[in-house]
Order: sequence, then C-alpha cells, then structure tokens
Amino acid sequence: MSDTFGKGHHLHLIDGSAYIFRAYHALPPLTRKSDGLPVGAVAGFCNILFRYLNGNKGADAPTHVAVIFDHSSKTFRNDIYPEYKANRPELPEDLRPQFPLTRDATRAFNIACIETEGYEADDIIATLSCRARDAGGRVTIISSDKDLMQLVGDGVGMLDPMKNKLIGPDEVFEKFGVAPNRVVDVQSLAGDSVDNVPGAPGIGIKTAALLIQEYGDLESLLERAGEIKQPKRRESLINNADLIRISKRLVQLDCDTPLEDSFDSMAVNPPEAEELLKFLTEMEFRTLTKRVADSLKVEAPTPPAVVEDKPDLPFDHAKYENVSTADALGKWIDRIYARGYVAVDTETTSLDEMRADLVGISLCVEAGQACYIPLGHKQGGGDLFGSSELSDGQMPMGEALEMLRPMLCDASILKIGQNMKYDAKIFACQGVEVTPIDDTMLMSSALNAGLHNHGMDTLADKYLGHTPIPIKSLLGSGKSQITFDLVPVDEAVKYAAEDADITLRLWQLFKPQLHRKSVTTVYETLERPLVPVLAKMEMTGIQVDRDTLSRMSNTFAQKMGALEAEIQTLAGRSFNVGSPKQLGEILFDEMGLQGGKKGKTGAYATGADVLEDLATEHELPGKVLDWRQLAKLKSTYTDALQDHINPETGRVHTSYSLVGAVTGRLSSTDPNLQNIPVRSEEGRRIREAFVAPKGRVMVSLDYSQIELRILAHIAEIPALKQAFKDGIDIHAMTASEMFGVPVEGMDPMVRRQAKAINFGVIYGISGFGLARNLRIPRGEAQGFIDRYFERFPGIREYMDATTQFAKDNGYVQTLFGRRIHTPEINAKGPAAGFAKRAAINAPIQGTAADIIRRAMVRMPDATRDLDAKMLLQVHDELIFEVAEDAVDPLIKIAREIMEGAALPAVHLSVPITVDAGQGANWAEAH
DNA sequence: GGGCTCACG
DNA sequence: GACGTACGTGAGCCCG
Repeated sequence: MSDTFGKGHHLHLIDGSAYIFRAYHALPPLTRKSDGLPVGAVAGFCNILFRYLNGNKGADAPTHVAVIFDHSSKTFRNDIYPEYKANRPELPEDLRPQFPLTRDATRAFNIACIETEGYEADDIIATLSCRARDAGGRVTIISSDKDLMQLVGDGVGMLDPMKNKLIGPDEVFEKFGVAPNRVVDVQSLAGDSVDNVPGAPGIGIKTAALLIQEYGDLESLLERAGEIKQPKRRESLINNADLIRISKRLVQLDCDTPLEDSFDSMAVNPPEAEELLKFLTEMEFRTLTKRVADSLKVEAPTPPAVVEDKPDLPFDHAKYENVSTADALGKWIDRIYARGYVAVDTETTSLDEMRADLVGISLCVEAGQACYIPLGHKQGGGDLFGSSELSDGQMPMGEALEMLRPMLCDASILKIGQNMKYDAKIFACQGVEVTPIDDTMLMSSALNAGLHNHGMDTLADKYLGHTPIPIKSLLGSGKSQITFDLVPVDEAVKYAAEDADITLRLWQLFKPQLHRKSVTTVYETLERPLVPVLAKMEMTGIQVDRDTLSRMSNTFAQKMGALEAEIQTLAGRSFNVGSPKQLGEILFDEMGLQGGKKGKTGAYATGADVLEDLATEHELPGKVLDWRQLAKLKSTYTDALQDHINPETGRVHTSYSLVGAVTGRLSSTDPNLQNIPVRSEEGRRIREAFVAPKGRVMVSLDYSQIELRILAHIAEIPALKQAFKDGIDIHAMTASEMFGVPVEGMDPMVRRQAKAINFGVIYGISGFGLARNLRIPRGEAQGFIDRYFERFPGIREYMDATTQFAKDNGYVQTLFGRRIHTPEINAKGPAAGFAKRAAINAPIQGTAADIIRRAMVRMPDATRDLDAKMLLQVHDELIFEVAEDAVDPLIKIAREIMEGAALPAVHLSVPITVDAGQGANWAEAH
C-alpha cells in the first residue's frame, strides 16, 4: 500500500451498516414501483449520503473518505464464541436484497466502499484508523456505536451523526468511566446483552469502571481478584476469568484486518453527475434525483416511462439461454450476486421428490431474462427402456451444483420459487440446503385464499395474462408419457426457463402487495418459515410395517368374500356390490324397498345414511355397509399404503400442501396420512402398522377441543370460557345449561345432543343439518338451536357480525390476520348459504390452523437438544418419533410450545390444553 | 373425468 | 313460499 496519505490529511470512516439499519427502521416500507423491489433502506441511505456530502464543505472537510460495511454475519468472533451476536433477531426479509444496492449507491456517490469477509465493519474501521494515524493523518469515525469508542484519541475522533456531536476522550470517559485505551477492559467485564458478550455476571459498566480505575488494567485486576473486598464481585471475577478473557477477545477490535485498499483510492472526489443520476433514476427516487440534479447544477433526467409497460413485456422463448459451460454459468451467478435475488426452478423425473432425479435447473434474474442448465437429459430414441447415455452439450451435474452451491446457501441471496418446498427437497437430496427462500405460491395463498387456486398456470393466466407451455406438450399423457430427462434439450430450455421467468414476474407483483394487503405477517410467520419444517418431516417419513398391513388385507378379503356371497343370496342374483348404481336398482326396483331417492345423475342414493335407515327393514343393507367398510379399509389403506412404502427408507413419505385448504389447514397427499382410520375399532387397528423403530417411541400430542375454545374466545361466551377455565366437560356443561339437568349422572344421549350442537355451531348450524345429524325431527332440532342461542347470545352476535364483515369486505380473517375470501357471500340462492356457513367456520378453523402452524415453526429449535423427530401433523395433532429416554422431556417441551403457540401475538382468554400419549405404534400413542 | 362414497379433523 | 343446507380435506372406485 504505497500512499501519499499523511500529515495534513483527514480521513472520514463511515459506519455503513449502521446507516442501512437506521434508514430501514426510520422509513416505511417502500418498493420500487416498476417491479416491487424493496428500496426503502436504499432511499434512506442515499438521503443520508447526500446530506453528508452537502454538510462537508467547511474548513474541517475530509480529504479522504470511505464507507465501511459488514460483509456477512459470520466473523472470526463466531469461532471464538459461537453465541456471539446469536440472539440478534433475524434479518427482515425485505432488507436482504437491499444490501448490494447500498454498495452500488456508495459507488454512485463516488465514495470508496470497503468490506472484508470474516471481519466486522468495526475491525476495518479500527485497522484504517491505526494506519492513518501512523501515517500522520487525522481520522474521524462517523458512527454512534460505543464499540468503536476504544479507538478514540491520538488523532482519532468520532462523530455521532444522529446528534451531530463530536466524541473525544472526555465523552468516552463520561460513557465508560475510563480513558479510551481501557474501554475494552470495561466492556470485557460488563459484557453486552445485545451482542451476547458474556462478561462477568453481576458486573455492569459502573462497577467495571471502578475496578479498572483501582487496579489499572484487566490483567492486573484478574491477577489480584482475590483482594477485592465485596464477596460477590470477587467470586464473579475469580469464577469467570476465562469467560472474561473470551469477552475481551470479542470486544477488542482487530487492527490487522487484511485490506487491499489504498488511502489514495479513498481521496475525496465529487460525484460524477451522470453516473449518480443514472443510479438514482434506476432506483426510481424521483424527489432525490431532482434534488441531486439541482445541487449538481445539471438537468434531471426524465424518468423512463417504465412503470406500466413492464408487466406487458412479452414472453419470448427464443431469448432464453441454454447454459452448458462453466463460463456461461459463472456469468449468471455474477448477475445473481449483483441482484441479490433469483428465481429458481428444478426439472426432475418425478413428482415424488424422494424418488426424483434432477434433470435441470432454470434461473431468472429479471423479467424476460432466464436460462436453463440441462444436467441429466438423455439421448432419446434408444432401446425400449430409453438410453442411459447423457446427451451432449451438458455440464457435469456435480460441477454445476458445486458452482451453484455457495449462491444457493448464501444468506444474502434470496431464492424465489413457485412451491419451493419441492425444489428445496430436490436440492436437499443433492446435499444442498437452499436458504433463504421466498415462494410465490405461498404469497398468493396469503393474498388470495378463497379466490382461486395457486398453481402456476392459474397465476400466470390471472396475473400475467399468459398461458405457459403445457407440460403435456413435452411429456405426452397416459401410457406413452415420458419423463423429463427424455425431453430434447432445446424444448426443455423454453419450458423450464419460462417457469423461472413466470415465477420472478409473479414475485415482483406479489411482494409489494403483501404490505398493501396487510398480510406480510401471515406470510412471514405462518407460511414461509413452515417450508423447511415440512420438508424435513416429509423427508423423514414414518415407518410402516408391511407385514401388518398385508395380514390385515388378507383378513379383509376373506370377510368381504363371505359377505359378498351372503349379499348376493339375499338379493337373489349376483351383482357388483361395489357399484352404487347396481345396488340402488337391487334395493329399490327389484326388492321394492321404499324411500329411494334419485340424485342428479338419475341414480338412487345409497350412502351410509340411506342404508342405515333401510337396515331396520331388511338384512341386506346392513351387510352392504359392513362390506363397504372393509372395502374402504382394504383398498384405501391396507393395500394402497403398502405401495407407498419407500424401498430405500422403508418408510412412508407423505407430501403436505400449505395451500390445499382455504382456511390455512394443511392437506396431505400421496398418501393422505391425515385420514387414517380411528373412529371404528377395526379401522383403528391400521394405526398399529405405523410403528417406531426399535429403541424409539411414538408420541402423539393433540389440542383438546381447540376449535370450541377459539369460539369461546372470539364470540366471548362467558359460560363457555368459565367451563374451559374450570376444566369441566364442555359438552355436559352445554347440556346442563340448555336442558337444566345437572352434570352429575347425565344421560349420555343428552350429552351427545349437546355435543352435536357444539360442533354444529362451529360449522354454521342449521335446523336441517342438526336434525339430520341427530336423526330427530327438524322442528325439535330448531328448538335446540333456539335454546342454545338464548343461553349463549354471543354466538348469534358472532355469526351475524362475521357474515356482515364478509359482505362488507369480501373476506373474513383469523385472529392472526389470515384472510379467507368469500366471493359468493352476496350471491343469490343456495350458494349464499354455503358461503355464509363457510364464512362463519373459517375464522375458527383457520385460527386453530394458525396456532398449530406457529407451534410447528417453533418446534425444531425448541427440541433441538432432544433425540426426537416430528413426523406428522393431523390438524390438531402432532406425531413424534422419540428416543426412549427423551420421551418425557419431549412431551414437556412440545406441550409448552403447543399450549403457548398463540403468544405473544394473541392472548386467548381461554386456556389451551394439550393431551399426550405414547406407545410402540400410532394406535397406542393416540 | 365427474360423481359417489367414505376416511379424517 | 320454495329451495336445499352442517365446515374443511383426499383417495379409490364405478361408469360413461
């Protein structure tokens, strides 16, 4: 570093990271209009720089200046003490993509911009201060960070930009009670709860200063700690000497940070008008652009008429790039780092992530500019089973993944996907953990639940006016369907890159809408953080015992055969028992039973309720019911589940959808593990096949009556709330209130009726529905409902208020702000009835769904020290697989998390309680 | 591929 | 005055 810097020169060192955070928190969220890029912090940062430059015209003006940034949150201090700064709140998502832009801004203002991997901005500031002072120059550090005060003195000063106040040795003494050269000693003793510097327990800045004043410096103090008179201080210092020394290494700034930058490169130069205005215009900061132009005495460039024509940018498949070399991929990775975000999509051979092979990756950084990296395409036209020869012109998969890995794992690069859980699992199978992520499907669900589904085709059509290339056109359909690895590369480029392009455009559209529609918190706390949690659960899977299922299938088949013979004897001829159409004809036409009703297709209804009624008159319907139960158990469960056992893991891996249900509930597919039988004894035994491996235990925790508790809270029903607080049987209490009978020795029938009413209320009760459910006359059911509303008037108010809210706003919401749209609420006819009941139910079901989601998000961290895996979620139940000796702590911790999951966002006025069970299999645990 | 039936919360 | 109704899901089967 050969430099002309020296005597008479004055260096300003600006703490850039502090400026960014100040700008971010001081300003409301601001996004660039054309594409929704968050730019609030960049705007504030530019304003600060502009004011700084304008204020620097006096005699004391700097000759040199640099802005210093933190490179990343990981520094050498984490190697010394892993907990250092560990309790920092997570970076706000809309701040992350702004970091690279603040560097751009600094350079646009023609100011040097410095950061170094592994070091904090403070270390760079320390190093430059020392070097500048040693060269004979003067330094002013522009920051209010107390951690920098150790540098003050001997030609180095500080300026607090907030208060515009100079900080010299006197001010430092005022703050720390010692001279600047002893500040580190005081900080080492006092610790810092914000940065998680431990220090000595029970010793604060005041005490530390007294001790240092008395003993001179930290080492002397520690050596002579035994002389301290106060027993508490003495003990604390003696017992924590190591911790204090570690603290010293944490707070001591490093004056030997490796730096290439010369002082000459920091010489003050006025901004290049053209460059600066170009940047500000690109950021679409109109006011600032004008003010800067005025101050530079040049014409402000006319803002480009970008705003409206961007969404109409056509989809040009010819523009998509086929990336087949390391050079080309490197250029894309550079572009991604310059942007700070990228839309990513993977192409594979299967929708089942656990069995899928990666075929290619597409990337998009800007609308219309996307690429596809083919990796596993095979030569078509081979033998019958397809050739295993890779086609030419593809990068080796390993090389491409190793190039992409740092970017995919980089905390400062946001990876955007449509249904990112799928792609994250594909990458996870390749050993790459993709983080952080954004998901357009989940954004749409937070914004548009109830209006439409959230698949890419729907979103592209609705929001971009574009119909993507149908996958069928590449793969075909039915028996001749091929897998993506056999698609020719040039066709794959168009299809795959288009998906990434669409995803990026949707993200640009949705991101600013989250704020505008007040669902940022929903997205950030209930949707996005669940992606890695569910991905982990799905990849873990649950062990299922094939022999148990197979034995049950055989038993069912035998019983069905016997029943079938009996049924056909009773019917007088053979027919397909599994055909509702044929059964209807047997029952109502041939056997002449009464009460046959035809549905819209002209077939007789033969549902369980119909057959149950007929069973009193004839033997056959009851046998059909028995047969149907067995047929269901066999085909849907004992047979089908065996096909879902993954041959490699021996476990069943379901797939959860975060957007399957409008209320916010999860749904489960391939297989659905949320409807495994439990209500019938015969069905429940299927759960015996879901087992914990040897030495481990299945644990189930489920919320008790959570929806009724939420109803009691939302509708403010004092009697219900009190009953939950007292822990008494809620259905018995309801019956007692309604029918005036004591809870003690209650007729089970009466309790059953009250229970049906309680559930009916949650569903948007009607006399008809209750009558059918309880099999009582409609008038009687209506009487129950009237009495219920009389006893609990808050319920009627809740129903009316919710319906009205839906009519006024077009949506209803949960206690956590999740919105469920109700577009049919103002419709005429039966649709209005459906919409009304759905509107009444959605806030209750949805709030329960939000609560368990919050619990699931917190669970991995809360149970990280336990040998326990979360396997399944069944709406109000979580199932874990736990090492034997971890069962009790797991139950304790998981229960705490579940019962407190609403906090601190919502304080429920009823207690939430969780029941726990354990055993060798799911049947025992439940 | 729509409709019916039935498994779950 | 008639209509048609419990809320939210997914899967397997029949049948056109």
